[in-house]
Amino acid sequence: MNALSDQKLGAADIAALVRREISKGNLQLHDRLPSERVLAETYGAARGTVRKALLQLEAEGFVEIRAGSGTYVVHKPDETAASAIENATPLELMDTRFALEPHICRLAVLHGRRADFDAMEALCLRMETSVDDPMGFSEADTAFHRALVDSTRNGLLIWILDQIGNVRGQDDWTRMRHLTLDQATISLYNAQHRQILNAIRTREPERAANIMKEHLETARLSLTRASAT
Amino acid sequence: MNALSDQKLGAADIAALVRREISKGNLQLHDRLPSERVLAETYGAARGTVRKALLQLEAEGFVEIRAGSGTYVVHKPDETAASAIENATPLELMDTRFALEPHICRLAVLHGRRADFDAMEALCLRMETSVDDPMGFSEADTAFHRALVDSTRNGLLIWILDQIGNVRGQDDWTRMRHLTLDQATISLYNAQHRQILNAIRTREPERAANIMKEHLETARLSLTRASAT
DNA sequence: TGTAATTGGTATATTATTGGTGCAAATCGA
DNA sequence: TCGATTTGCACCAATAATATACCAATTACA
Repeated sequence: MNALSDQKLGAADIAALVRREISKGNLQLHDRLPSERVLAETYGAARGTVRKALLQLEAEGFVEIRAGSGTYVVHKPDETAASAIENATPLELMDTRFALEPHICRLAVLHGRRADFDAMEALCLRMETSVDDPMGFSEADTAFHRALVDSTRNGLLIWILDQIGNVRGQDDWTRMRHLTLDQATISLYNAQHRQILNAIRTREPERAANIMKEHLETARLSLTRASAT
Repeated sequence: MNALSDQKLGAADIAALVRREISKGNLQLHDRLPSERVLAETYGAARGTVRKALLQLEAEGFVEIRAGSGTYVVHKPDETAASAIENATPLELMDTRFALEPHICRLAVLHGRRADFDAMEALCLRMETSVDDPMGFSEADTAFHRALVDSTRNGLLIWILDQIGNVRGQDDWTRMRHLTLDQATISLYNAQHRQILNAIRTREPERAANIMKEHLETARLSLTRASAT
């Protein structure tokens, strides 16, 4: 994979590899890593080299070396993940929603049940009675999109949407949206939500997906308008 | 799981396994785990070793050991962790890729640069010289899709694909794929990769997205075929 | 109720494994 | 060439793991 693929690995390289395994989560807290002798063989290095790497990692606080016992992980998996997701641009977020939500509509058609659609219906009603309450509308709007994902019964997608729903920047973005949400825009959103729900109910995956694209396009426009002011 | 997969299990390893069963929810609150003697046999270790593991878990507050009665779970399943991502079904994973990757092609057209495409080209070559090396092909294949996301310059999307690339169960899935990768399938994949790359180079977003859909459909077929055997 | 079976608790002697250390030869880069 | 690093090896001490045996608490069942 790297340029180092079959090169001889130095102590620093091995330390980096192990460090990455820990950050990535392949080696978790309390795990015992293979013995120095085994590591030496798997990395194609001498035991002394592996030892040097482990000592460095111990100094960095990634592992704890216990004589006669083994070397253990003392480090939580990296949380740069959180930073990656927290630093997401509103535009990156929009692009990601553009990727996910139309297809989620298709999956909702496939896997959604009556109860799911009824729940979404209720949220539509709540949104339609909130044309003059941007705050309340936005809450229901978030819940609607959440209910939509839930109806796919796809735990992975639900998790992903949940994650990007927690983007810190989105707070600002949502706040920004609130400022620009006039009654006309809300009404347009409501119509789109209705159309999406209806298309899902009548089992028209492509139509639902297309309306969702329109919907997102509308949202993107109001976003760029807002950031232009 | 670890590099220790088939090695003899130590106390720390057994503790880790049980701890994960609890976090994952397979062992729920108030459940009684098998007797020390049974655990010893199932893990292929001596009873003393299992005992040590259980004592450690008790110290950590995961279980409660009651003399003459048994060992009981005293811990809520971990909700914060990426348990959702670890339990993802191969089919859930496919659906998620169906959602993401076609649109990623479109974004690659918008944001990709020459260097990105050249890197993907190199990976295509590597794949085309690996028609009789399923292992090598799969590595290059993974790298290709990774390079594709990278070219979108969208940190959020890169992060998401990175996450679902680390799905534990995908190890099994990948292994399963390797078994079914005959030369004909690999050649088909290669042709599709080429077409995708060309469509991106010539700035045809929809065409790239459509070929990617075909590509994923092909992959889904070979997956369902594999799981049917 | 009372007995038998099961479970954890403990002790011990033995063996295997692990990290700790030092050192001389080989290798690599400047 | 010089210096640093890596290597390969031998040996030590600490710890873990095994295999057994027996005890005590609890449970299951007749």
